[in-house]
Amino acid sequence: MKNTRNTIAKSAILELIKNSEVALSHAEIQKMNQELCDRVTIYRVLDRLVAEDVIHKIATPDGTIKYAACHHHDNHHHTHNHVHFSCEKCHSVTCLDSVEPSFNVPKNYLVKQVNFTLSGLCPDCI
Amino acid sequence: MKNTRNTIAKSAILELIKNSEVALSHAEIQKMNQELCDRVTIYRVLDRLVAEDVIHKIATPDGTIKYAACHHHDNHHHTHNHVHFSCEKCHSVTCLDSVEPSFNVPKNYLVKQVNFTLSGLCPDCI
DNA sequence: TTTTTAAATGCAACAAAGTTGCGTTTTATT
DNA sequence: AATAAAACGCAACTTTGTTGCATTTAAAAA
Repeated sequence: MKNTRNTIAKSAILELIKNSEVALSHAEIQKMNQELCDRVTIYRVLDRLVAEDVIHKIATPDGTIKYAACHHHDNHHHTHNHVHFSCEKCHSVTCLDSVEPSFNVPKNYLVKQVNFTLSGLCPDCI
Repeated sequence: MKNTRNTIAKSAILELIKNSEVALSHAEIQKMNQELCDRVTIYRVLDRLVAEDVIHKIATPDGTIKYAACHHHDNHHHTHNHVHFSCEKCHSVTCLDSVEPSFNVPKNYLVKQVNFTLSGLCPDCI
């Protein structure tokens, strides 16, 4: 992991993501913090936070990339292989840490990551 | 379902998708058939084919939208709730129709679709 | 504390991806 | 063959993401 500094923009963006119940897209972060920093800086900060393993990327079923804080469980060991829920009405994306899918790994494939997204209506939109 | 016509572009694009082992993106379809039709027409044809339930959309972990032909199993009943594999090396996306994941649906959420993508190395890249 | 230097930023300029409006062409029904 | 709506091409536009470079800033070294 390369050296990466703490800056105002980085701290502010991380706080937004940590304080959010749902995963946030670049566009949403930009709207939430108009004056903070340049559009390009948001892209770069997000890339850094992902590289540092502080947040993780989620692709919604419509291809939008959203970011959520990583929850480090047990002893320094955590995984991004948890389930996400994408609401088709309000477009919110939530991490469902409790849900653990099981499946049979197909032969000849080397599975490194799983990306499991349920979609439908979230509790607020039901 | 609204009335939708058969055109040269629609047939050609559907053939490309049907004949492909892997799911195709708009950009890939465009490259494969330079002279056939306009960029915009490809977007519109893909939307139509999805609406007709002839192909389905898949969002890869990096947010790229790909399209694959629908396999109608049993009696006219089919689901898109199958597993996809996304190769991180060659970026191919394959439908793994045989893999059936199981999971416990969280309370308060209405699940309408599941989108399960495994990623890693495909048989060709292993 | 001051100096230093590489990381981080802002800005401008691109590139890529997707959308919309509109006049023209084409499908398929009458 | 006539017709009406669907589909098309093209141009223009918006959105999204990237790159280069000069300037600023964080944090380590002097």
